[in-house]
Amino acid sequence: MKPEDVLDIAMMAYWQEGPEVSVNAICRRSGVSKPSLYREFGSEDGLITAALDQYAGVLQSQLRELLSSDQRFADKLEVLITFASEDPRNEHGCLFVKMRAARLHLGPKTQAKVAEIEAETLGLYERFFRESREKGEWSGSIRPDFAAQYLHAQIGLAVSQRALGAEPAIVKPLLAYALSVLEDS
Amino acid sequence: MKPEDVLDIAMMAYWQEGPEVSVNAICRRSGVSKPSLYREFGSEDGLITAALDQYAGVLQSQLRELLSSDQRFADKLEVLITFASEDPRNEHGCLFVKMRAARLHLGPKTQAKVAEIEAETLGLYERFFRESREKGEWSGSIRPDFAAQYLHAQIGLAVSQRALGAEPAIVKPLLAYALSVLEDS
DNA sequence: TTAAATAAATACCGTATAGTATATAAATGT
DNA sequence: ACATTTATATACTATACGGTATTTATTTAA
Repeated sequence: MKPEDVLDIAMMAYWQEGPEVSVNAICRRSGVSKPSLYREFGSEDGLITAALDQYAGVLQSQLRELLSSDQRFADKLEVLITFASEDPRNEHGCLFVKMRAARLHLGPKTQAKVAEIEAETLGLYERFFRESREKGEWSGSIRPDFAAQYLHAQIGLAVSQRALGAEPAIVKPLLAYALSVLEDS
Repeated sequence: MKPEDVLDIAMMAYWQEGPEVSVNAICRRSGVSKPSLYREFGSEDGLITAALDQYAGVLQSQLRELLSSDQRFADKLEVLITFASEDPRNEHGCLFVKMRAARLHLGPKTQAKVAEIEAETLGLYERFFRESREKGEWSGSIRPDFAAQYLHAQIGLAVSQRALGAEPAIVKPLLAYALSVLEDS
């Protein structure tokens, strides 16, 4: 197995089973020796950080693409709702949300990466609300930064519920109900 | 140190630091020997279950008391919002929420206890909404069981945010905003 | 006061962890 | 073809885990 596959295997393992998956297990599954892994990532903290970075990179680019598309405000919200509650890739939750929840037990690099991703994501959401208001597509009376925090929290809640085994048919109406306050106000 | 203190020490440790606190650490802190602890609780699973049961017992009785009081619907909601977002006891989150999030890594007794607490709590909330509607204090158009799930999820979200270090001044308006859909509809 | 029963504490088991030093194989330069 | 360097893999630390067998101390009974 190739060294470039190690990151993918580690990411999937952390994603589906949480960050308590051991380095030994990742070496075993990827067929890469422990010294090779440590030569490439330096430490468990480095490996987890790299896995989280790769995960967030894909997700953030998709989010950026959606939010900057020419769809209308309500349609973008609908896409987000469907993604969080129905996308099969979120069947076992979100790697970022899991890392954030366990961050006190993780290394300093991982903690810094979590904070970085959090700030970037909130920035994307805030700009989304600001621009939607300027375009007249969103008439909400709350501040864009508050709306961003709210949206971020509710999406995180939805993927957490899926990680706990809740069905999309349960999660989706709950998330839609929570986000309904954003539209009519 | 007395054996009856072990449960309290274990409960506080799990509450503040999560269920990955080791049996060894709890023995060390409580001054109780490992064989004594195993004679009383049988296993780590038994100890965690007992700690969770004690925690939930206190919380559920308080919740029952509040929901069956003679306060009005909106006032009860306000008490719940303040409790989840401002009570110093929730400064490091909620033991039940932490156990539920980590339940895949916990023993069978603990998993069963988590499911039991979840069902009981949802039942309390559902009755709260049903009776409030009958009394004419709640005019929401959604079903009581859906409202119960929503309220339960939002309160869990709020205490999770506090466990992540969010300030009450941030958590409270977010929770109030989320629960505002319950009132005016 | 001595003997039997009961409790608790020390010391241990097998296993797994993160991380590394040493030995082995492969590839490169000459 | 041989010598030197580079990368890999095996084998090993030291530590901590959940759980228990054996020994020690304490209490009860006679």
